[in-house]
Parts: sequence; C-alpha cells; structure tokens
Amino acid sequence: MTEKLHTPVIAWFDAHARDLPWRRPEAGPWGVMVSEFMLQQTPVSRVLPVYEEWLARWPRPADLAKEAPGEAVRAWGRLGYPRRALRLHGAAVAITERHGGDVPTDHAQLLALPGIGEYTAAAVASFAYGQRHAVLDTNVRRVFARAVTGVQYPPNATTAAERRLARELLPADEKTAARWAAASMELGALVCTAKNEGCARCPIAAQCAWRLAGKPEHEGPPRRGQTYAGTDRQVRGKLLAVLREAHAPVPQAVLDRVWHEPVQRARALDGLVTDGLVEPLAGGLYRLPLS
DNA sequence: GAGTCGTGGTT
DNA sequence: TAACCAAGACT
Repeated sequence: MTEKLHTPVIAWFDAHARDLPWRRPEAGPWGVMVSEFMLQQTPVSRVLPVYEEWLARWPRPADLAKEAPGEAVRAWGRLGYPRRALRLHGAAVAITERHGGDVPTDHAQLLALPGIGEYTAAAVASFAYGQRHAVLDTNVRRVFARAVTGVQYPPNATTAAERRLARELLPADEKTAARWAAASMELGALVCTAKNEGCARCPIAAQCAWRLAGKPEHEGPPRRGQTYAGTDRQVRGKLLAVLREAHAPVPQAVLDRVWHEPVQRARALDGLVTDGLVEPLAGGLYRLPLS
C-alpha cells in the first residue's frame, strides 16, 4: 500500500520540486532552520527576500547570537508574528552556548530550542540531516486527509490518529523517508492545495480516497476564521512598525498616533513589552530590545 | 484544548 | 468585500 504512494510522489517531486534557496546544499542546517522559522504560517514568496537578507547578514548562528534581539525583530520586517524573530535569536544564542555554534542533529535537542515545536524539530532533522521523522505540517496533513482518510480537510488540531498514520506511512529507509517528507509536503503546497485541488496533475490521483469517494464536501463546524481588523494584533503590528522604522527611542506620544482607542492601545503596548518585543525606557520612551 | 499571535495575497 | 489561507509555537 505505502509503496504505491512513495514511488509516484517522490518521482513527481524529482520532476517538479521548486528550486528554493534553503534546499540548496550551501544552505546548510542553519539555512534550513532559519527558513523553517520564517515559513511558519507564512507564504514562500514573502519569505524569500528576507531569508536572503538574513543569511547574508548572519551566515552562522553565532553571528546572530552576537546581535541585540531588537536587530532580529527589525530585520524580520513585515513577515508577521515577530515573536518568531525573538525566538530565532534566542535559539541562536542557545546553539552558540550549548552546542558549540552548530545546529544540533538530535531531535530532542532541537525541540528544546525556543520557537521549535514538533513540526520544526522534525523538519530540521529531516531536511538538514536526512533523518527519518514524521514531518507533519498543514500540507502533509491535507494530503493524508484526502489521499488516505478520504476527507476534504484534516481536523483543526493535529490528532494522535494523524501522528500514527504519518509514522505508519514513513518509509523504512532513512534517505527515502527524508525524501518522502519533502515530497509529500511539496505535493500539498503545489497540487493538493486547500482550494482548487489539482487532481489532473496529481501523481496519486488514481489511489486518492477522497477523489474516489466523489470529493465529498467538508462536514462539521466551520473551520475557524480569524478576523483581524480591530484586534489587539492589528494594534501591536502598527506599534511595532513604528519602532522598526525608528533608529532612536520613540516617545509615547508618537506611538499614541497609531490607534485612537487608549485602553486597547495601552494593552497592546503592554503586551509587546511583556513579550520582550519592546523595551520601555525612562521618560516615556520606547525602542526595540537591546538585550 | 481553545486562544493568541501579523501580514498580505487570493477568491 | 469579507473570508479564507499561508512549512506553527506557546500558554
């Protein structure tokens, strides 16, 4: 059963994989790790220019570790979820202190780094070091949901059943497993997308349980929509945008202009300080964190 | 386990 | 146009 998936998907990957900079040999484990942080909830097209900038500026973990965390936040630009920049900086510090400046090869040691969870630990171990891990991201989950389980979409949160399935489908051979991880993810990213699934281009359309069932529509509760306008997140984004552009401490009065409602504005700024994304100074001044 | 956390392109 | 979506992590 499983070989009927592995072989065509990997062959398709060999023919259609995108030439992404973090897939080139010269990227190395650090390049893979940086890309994985940036790609969390963020499209490839927006990551590409920032990735190139980061790797040119900080080619090794120790280079980033020497910087102020605020510089990482500034260089993050408008990628979104700027706590990732802080965590990546923290991971670089930990790698420099605990692992001699080299991205660890061990899954448990990767998982212990800030900003690295179940997915990213498996992804770095697999993509950078060729190890055998179930790499279960939103693309792979969708491919499995359709091809194997026969439903349009996976559950909102990753389930034990999905993890078990991913382990069962993992090729025994280490190199093949790593190839399969990248290939199944790419298939979900390019062909078996959330909307407009491209069955005509799919290498496993003939075996796809969902297609064979007549592509039944998703049942159950609507898949959570995330509103943004008017939320604290939007206010945080506006505040941080001002601080990213500034190269000197910013007075409170300048920050006050980004949002009219004072209670929400104060709550958002306080949250940024709590998260370590903003450093308050004496005299009502604010800046990106120096330490 | 449900909420929170950015941003911009696509439909 | 409002909603959906994009290689999740953390509390």
